[in-house]
Formats: sequence, C-alpha cells, structure tokens
Amino acid sequence: MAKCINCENLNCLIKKNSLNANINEFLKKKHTIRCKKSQQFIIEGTPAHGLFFAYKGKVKVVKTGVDDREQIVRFAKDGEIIGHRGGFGSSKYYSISARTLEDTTLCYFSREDLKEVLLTTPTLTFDFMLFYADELSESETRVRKLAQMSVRERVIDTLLFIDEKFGSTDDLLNVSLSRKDYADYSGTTEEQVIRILSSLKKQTYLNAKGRKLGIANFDALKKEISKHNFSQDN
Amino acid sequence: MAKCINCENLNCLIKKNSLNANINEFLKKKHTIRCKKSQQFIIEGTPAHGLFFAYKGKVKVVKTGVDDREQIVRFAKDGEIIGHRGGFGSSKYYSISARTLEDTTLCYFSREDLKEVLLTTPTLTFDFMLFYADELSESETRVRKLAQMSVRERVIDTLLFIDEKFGSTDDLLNVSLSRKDYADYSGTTEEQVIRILSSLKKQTYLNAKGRKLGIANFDALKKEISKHNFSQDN
DNA sequence: TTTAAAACCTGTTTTTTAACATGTTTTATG
DNA sequence: CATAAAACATGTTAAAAAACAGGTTTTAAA
Repeated sequence: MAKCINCENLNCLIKKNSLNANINEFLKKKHTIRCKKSQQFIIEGTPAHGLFFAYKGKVKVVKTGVDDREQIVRFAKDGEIIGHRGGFGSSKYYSISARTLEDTTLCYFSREDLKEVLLTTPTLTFDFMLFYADELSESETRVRKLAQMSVRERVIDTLLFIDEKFGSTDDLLNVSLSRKDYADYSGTTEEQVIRILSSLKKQTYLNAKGRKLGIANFDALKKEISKHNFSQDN
Repeated sequence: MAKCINCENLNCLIKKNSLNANINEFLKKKHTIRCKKSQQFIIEGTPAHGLFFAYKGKVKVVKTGVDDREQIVRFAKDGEIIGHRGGFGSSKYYSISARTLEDTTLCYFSREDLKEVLLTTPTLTFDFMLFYADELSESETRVRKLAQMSVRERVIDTLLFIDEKFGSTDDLLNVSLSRKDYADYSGTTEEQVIRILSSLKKQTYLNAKGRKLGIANFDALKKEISKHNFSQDN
C-alpha cells in the first residue's frame, strides 16, 4: 500500500528517519488501513496493540467523560501520530479513543516492532521524545487556557487553533466540525458554542457558507484573547 | 556534591541509566544547586540553558496567566525532572516557571551535554521518551478534568492527587500548600477553595492540625468524584 | 421524495462560579 | 513582643455558564 519512500508527509517521524538503514526491516512491517468518515479505530480502555499515523485524512482524539460528554484532546492530520502512549510504555491500554473526521488512510505499527526499532535507533527515539515534549508543552498550555479563559475566549481560541491546524481555503476552514465538536474541544456545551458562533457572525468576525465556517476578522478574534498569550506560546 | 552513584532516587531517569558506561563523562558535568524555600529558579520566557532534577525537595511548576493569576502545571519531588522542554527541542525558552515549596537541592545539566548523550544512548532516550509520554497522558487527563469537573470536584481531586504524589504521615499531607496554591492547581479562586475546604472539614472528610491538612475520609472524597474516572486513568 | 435523525438555533430559568467587601487569625520579622 | 503582611475565613452580590424546553433546518437514508 502506502510506501514510506513515496510518502509526502515530511513531518512524519517515520518518514524523517526512513533513510536510516536501521529501520528498513521495520518499514516492511507497516500496515495500511482505510477508514470511512466518522469511523472509530481506537477505543479507550481496550488493549493497546500498536500505534497509528494519519497518512491522509483528519482525526479527532477524545477522552470519554461523564454521560455522553466527550473531551476532544487533540486533532491529527497527515503525518501525525495517533495512539501514542498505548503504542508502548507501561500502560497496556489505550487511554483515548480516536475517530476519523473524514475518509482517512492510516499507517499502523505494532508496539513490539516499534519498541524494538526505537531501542536501537537513537535519532528516531530522540525525534519521538521531542514530539512528546512538544505535545506536552501544548497540553500544558491548554490546561492553563481551560482554567483561566472564559467560555467565549475558549471558543474563539479554538477557532483560531483550527484554522492554524487545518488551514482555510477561500476563507473557509478546511475541516467541518459540528457545534458539539467545538464544545467538546473548548470544554463547554453545544448551546454555548452555538450562541457564541451566532454572536461572532453578527459581529462579522466569522462568516458561514452553508455548513462551513470561515474566519472573517482574525485581528478582532486575536484581540479578544490577546491578554492571555503575552508569550509566544501556543 | 550529590553524586549519582550514591543517589537514592531510583526513579530518576539519570540514576536508572547511570551504570551505562556511555554516560560516565556526562555525569561528571552535573551541577548541584541549593535553593531555599519559595525560591524561583526558572523564569518563564527566559532563555533555556538546561534542565533540572529535584535531588531532594518539592517544587511547583507554573504557567503565568492573566493578572497575578498563575496556573500550577505540575509538581515535582525527589528524582523528578523540571524544565524539560526548555532542556532541548525547538524552543529556546522556558515555557514555565519553577519555584521550590521547601528547601530543595537540584541537579542541573546543560542542554548541550544532555542532547549529546541522548543522541548516543538509546536506552536513556527511550526512558526520556516514556517519561514524556506519561506526562502527556497525565496532562491530557487533566485537560478533561478541568473541562468537565465542577469546582468542588476539582478541589477534591486535587487533594487526593496531592496525597498520592507527596503522601501523608500521621494522617497529614506531607506538603504544605496555601489555599492559593490549591486554587492555582484546581483552576479556581482562593475563596472557592477556602469554602470547599471548610465544607469538607465540617463533613469530617478532612482534618486540620494547625496549618496542615489531612484526608480523614478517602472513600467519601473518592465517591464524590467517582463518576469521572471509570477507567484506570489518573 | 418522504421520513427520521441529526444538527442547529433561541428564549427562559436555574445553578454555579467569580468578584467584592470586610474581618480574623496566623506567621514572619525588625 | 510589637507590628505588618500574608493567609485564612465568610457573607453578599453580580456575572457567567449550564440546563431545560421548544423550535427550525439540514442531512442522510429508506
């Protein structure tokens, strides 16, 4: 299927190290998995057998909460890891669930294969370490935001984040999320999100074409949350 | 000063790997730093020159927020890392501040020395990677908790966490935090914490000897937050 | 193309939380 | 040991957010 040699995801940790002779054998053990939109491919709490990479597509990673409330922990796009942590390490169970946001092709490696290659390929391991360190840094920033921002600020911050993560074309965000998704990422309820998005549309900070949202006034949105990020963190 | 050979922090990533001949030279470059209680030894936003380990003592790691509001991101005790992230990786600046909670002795390594040894010692790098992965997992759990728990639940969860992290002796927590600290970790205000702690004392779930707090009824506290953790996550 | 389900929207009420004010106790320090 | 500062405490008020209820529109599927 999808061969690393031809892969265009230059940000992918595996691709980056694919020229290293050490991991040649490892690459052969890769599996390719195709998922339809909205398909769940990791279930929280089930035994973790391996680790995924998004080859092409978009994914949301969620932690199950009370009732049917979910918390979207992160998003992943082309070249990015999903199921790290379950991949190896002490816990033998996935600590998150993952679901595609659109038709997505995944690369898959088993934890044994991965652990073996990591323990013998320091540059790869170092890259993995840096990846986790970056993710941790982002997660800690998110902790602060959830603790200190108002609901409106969090929703605005989410919109800007989504634009940065997935980009926009013709002034419309490249990913289609439901109001519930926005709520699950922002840490609030669907109704609050609906209200705030309506308000932002009225203020012409946001525009909508059918279901799709687009940011119309970046400066205004950034200004509203500016007091929260006086350092270059994200 | 403090030599790794004699160190009793078996959980320390460096100690764990200290028998590896590869890192002998590296160990000689370690510095030892002594800090008085409440001393700030990392300032958010300043150039990151290296990475610390708590040799003996307790530390809080904070992200500066709006006004004088801080968010305590994590705590560290004997053997644990502080300033990871700034330690190496892309960002050249510390993304957090760190302050001691009591007299603390720190071990210090420069980022250059550390990076060098990591790139040539896969088992050490692998341990670092796992450490980050664990931290990430915890941070993501915290994201969910901040997003979904009520203030009371968060304060209770914090109390249980502090007991688990630092332990208790004679039914009193081994660390002395101010109400403000509890608030800064729980993501709420000092007043809320005071109220909730008072309430918990009235219910005899919590006891206090002078300034020190102790958990009197674990089961009752756990029960109040039980609906939030139906998997074995922490 | 009808129909059901999902998504979206809005007003109202209730609950939760933060903010403010003000006083007391504890702790550190000259 | 006097005194200021920090920490702790509690009542009151205001604001924010969630919950509830009842709609409409859109989407997907029979």
